[in-house]
Amino acid sequence: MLEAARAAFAEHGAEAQMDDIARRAGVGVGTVYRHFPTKEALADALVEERFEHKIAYVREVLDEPDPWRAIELCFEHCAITQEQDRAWATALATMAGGVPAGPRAHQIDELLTLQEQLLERARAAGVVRSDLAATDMPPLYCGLASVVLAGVADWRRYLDMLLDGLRPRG
Amino acid sequence: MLEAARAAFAEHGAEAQMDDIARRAGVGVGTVYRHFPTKEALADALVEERFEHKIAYVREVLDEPDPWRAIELCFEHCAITQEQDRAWATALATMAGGVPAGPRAHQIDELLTLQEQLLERARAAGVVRSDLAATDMPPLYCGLASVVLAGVADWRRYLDMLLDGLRPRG
DNA sequence: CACAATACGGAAGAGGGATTCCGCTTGTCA
DNA sequence: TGACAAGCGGAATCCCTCTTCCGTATTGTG
Repeated sequence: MLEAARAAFAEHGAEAQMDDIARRAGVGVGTVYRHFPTKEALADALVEERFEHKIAYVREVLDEPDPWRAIELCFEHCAITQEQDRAWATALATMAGGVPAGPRAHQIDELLTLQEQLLERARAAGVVRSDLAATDMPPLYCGLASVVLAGVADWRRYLDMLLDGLRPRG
Repeated sequence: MLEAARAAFAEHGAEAQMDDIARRAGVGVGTVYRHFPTKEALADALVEERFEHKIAYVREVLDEPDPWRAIELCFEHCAITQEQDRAWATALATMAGGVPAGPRAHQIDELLTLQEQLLERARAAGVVRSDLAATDMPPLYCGLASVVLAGVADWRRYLDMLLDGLRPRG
């Protein structure tokens, strides 16, 4: 059933319909509601899952020896996952305002901490502008998310320019 | 009445409600429908208006002697107008995929042509990377739009990095 | 095997908002 | 002044999707 929900939300974002999810899962809507009190709770569980994966990925990327490459990988990975999941992309496109609601707050904090580590390495190596902070990241992910959502097939081109803007000044 | 619709769509984006628009205009919903067949048509008329303004603005900016400053102004102006109008921001955040629907297509073409002129000057002056094309612009506007929509108060910081990415390589 | 207890399906209910429709008002002309 | 037309307001209607609820099916137990 989670599988069905993932597929539906990935395809339609928040517009995914409970009936559709139930159908895909081969169960009745009532059954869906026995596991999740509301549609929002279901969607939220999936976003939480995505965040967890993202956190795990960033942790992994900390092992990448090249600090610049690590940052590149983070953004690329993000775009790829966004491309596969509209709900996830929407979540990222939306929550850049710095108002981390309830349960997501903890994950966002964790993500920011990890990003800070990534940036610290990069700043030390002089491969990014020295004033780049972890708090600069959410808007960047947000912009990328909406580009992907808008269906720009060549988002790598966009990402390329975006990343260029993170390089040291001069 | 257009005034009321502008205010409602600016504040709530596409979620603006017809009843609310009518109330703001001090008329009944029926009256709104006598001027516009559907809510969508009304929203569309306002977006068209915004595009018209944008086109006029870019024309104006072509007179700016500093080619780089001209580009900066374009983006800034865009962010400011997006900040004041959610529906407009959403429209821009959405239509970067290069599928310019019906009537908007003409305006988008015009905008792209103007952007190309802006870029031509800038490339000639060597103030932007030489491979920068007009078609690179929509995604940039799209990203900016979603950052503004997400409520990032300090979008200038984001814009600053974005613009940095347009500078010549090296 | 009979009886609970639990899980299920999906039709009905509820809520919200766009759109329609009709009686009323205002303005015009003979 | 009276008949008619055009414009209006806003209650009623329609539609869509989430959520609830209940009769039925399944599983577990003595």
